[in-house]
Order: sequence, then C-alpha cells, then structure tokens
Amino acid sequence: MAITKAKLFNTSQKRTSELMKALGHPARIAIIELLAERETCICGDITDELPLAQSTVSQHLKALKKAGIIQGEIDGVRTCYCLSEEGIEDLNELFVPLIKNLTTATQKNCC
Amino acid sequence: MAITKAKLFNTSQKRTSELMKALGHPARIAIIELLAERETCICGDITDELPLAQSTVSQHLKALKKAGIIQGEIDGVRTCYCLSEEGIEDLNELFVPLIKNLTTATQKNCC
DNA sequence: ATCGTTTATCGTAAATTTACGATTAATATA
DNA sequence: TATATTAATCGTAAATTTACGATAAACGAT
Repeated sequence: MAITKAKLFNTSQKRTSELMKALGHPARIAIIELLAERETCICGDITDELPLAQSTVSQHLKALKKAGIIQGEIDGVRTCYCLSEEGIEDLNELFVPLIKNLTTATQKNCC
Repeated sequence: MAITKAKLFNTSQKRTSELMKALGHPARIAIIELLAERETCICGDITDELPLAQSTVSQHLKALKKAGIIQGEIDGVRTCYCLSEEGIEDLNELFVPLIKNLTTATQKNCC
C-alpha cells in the first residue's frame, strides 16, 4: 500500500468501512455480543470468555474503542467497558440504510 | 498470527466477521453502492469510477465475491457484476438483528 | 511498605492486506 | 489473420493485523 488514495472516497464510505473493519474479526464480534448481553459495564472478565491471551484481547478492545464502538472507563485497578452510543448510532445511520438499499436493489437484480 | 484459534468462535460470529471484513474498505463500500445504484449488472466499468488501478479493483471484487456479497459472470471479453442474494440475505439475518440488539442494549447501558 | 491483581503497552514474529505495473488469456473487431 | 480490448493473475513492496509473552503502571489489600 505505497500510496493511499483514501481521500478520494467520501466521508460516509470511509466511516462505514471503518466500522465494518472494526467488526471484521470474530473476537470483536464476540466482545460486542458480550457487552450487549450483559447490558451493563463489564470490568475485565472479557478475557476469561475469549480463547485469546490477555494482551490480545486488550488489543481488540483498543480497536473497537478507536472505531467508537465501545468505551472504557478506568475504575481503580480495573477498566469498565460498555457499548458506545456514538458507534451504535453510526451503525444505525450508515449501515442499516445501506443494507436496506442493497436488499431492494438485489430484488430488482437481473441475475 | 502464529496460531489461529478461530475454531473457538461460533459459526455466526465467524460468518458475521467475514462479511464485515469484506466491507472493511472504502473501495469495497463504493463498489457495492455502485452495484445497488445501477440495479443491474455492471460490466467492467467499475474501474472507471474508482481512484484505483484496474488490478487493485479486480482484487477488491475478488474479496467481495469470496465473501458471497457479489457475483460475477463472464460475458464475452467482459465480466458482469451484481449483488449476490446470498450475501445480502446473510447481512439481513446476521447483522440487522445484531445492530438491533446493540441498540437496545446501549439504551439500557449504565454509562 | 510490600505484595498481589488488573490491564495497557512493548517487542517481536508471522500472516495478511493493499497497492501497483506487467503479463496473460480470451474474445471482439478491423 | 492481425490487432485492440477487457479483466484476471503474477510478482513484488510496503503497511497493517494478529498473536504471544514479558514488562510496566496503577491501585487495593495486607
């Protein structure tokens, strides 16, 4: 990737792909499912639920945080994680209409 | 990635992340938007619409095809591309409920 | 003050992704 | 038949991702 021409894609294309990329790993899907299931902040025990080393889980959490899908708040020695409104809103505003669009388009497809 | 423990994630987590990964690049979002917009097969001129070399676009098309999001049919010298029902169905069955789940969970969040 | 717990970060290795130009294969067209 | 067109593939380079263990930083408990 010598040259990045990313500037030539529009804002919503870039944001959408950023969100999708953040969700492009089974561990990160598992993490957000966990956070949704508990419906509350989870302090740390995410690592116990995943078949990955602590440092790797921490890296995945960082990726989700960077994309704005989750947020983490330090609480003593531990860190409490929960879903971030911002990212979920973006998923609803960007991705839900896109899927709907794709669905109707597919039905009118010639193949 | 010396060791892949992917077998320890469940099928829907793996399929969901596979779809997300395929959509994790602005060029590939642009491609599916193009295919949806035209509502018909597009023979080749996708390259003209993107700020990328022909070989790179071909690579992105291959990635979308591998994930089952688009399909391509050879038609003479050209190849006709369109959205694939299979992939769009999977997006509806796997991702739409997930977003809904995340949304209600976020509303009940403590942070 | 010391010790244990928790989690982020560092260093590192291997795999994958992204991008390009060049080439190839297949089909139209002149 | 020769030539142009289209699109996939090859070869390659650079960046990024994924994973791990080791370490460090911060806090709580003893």
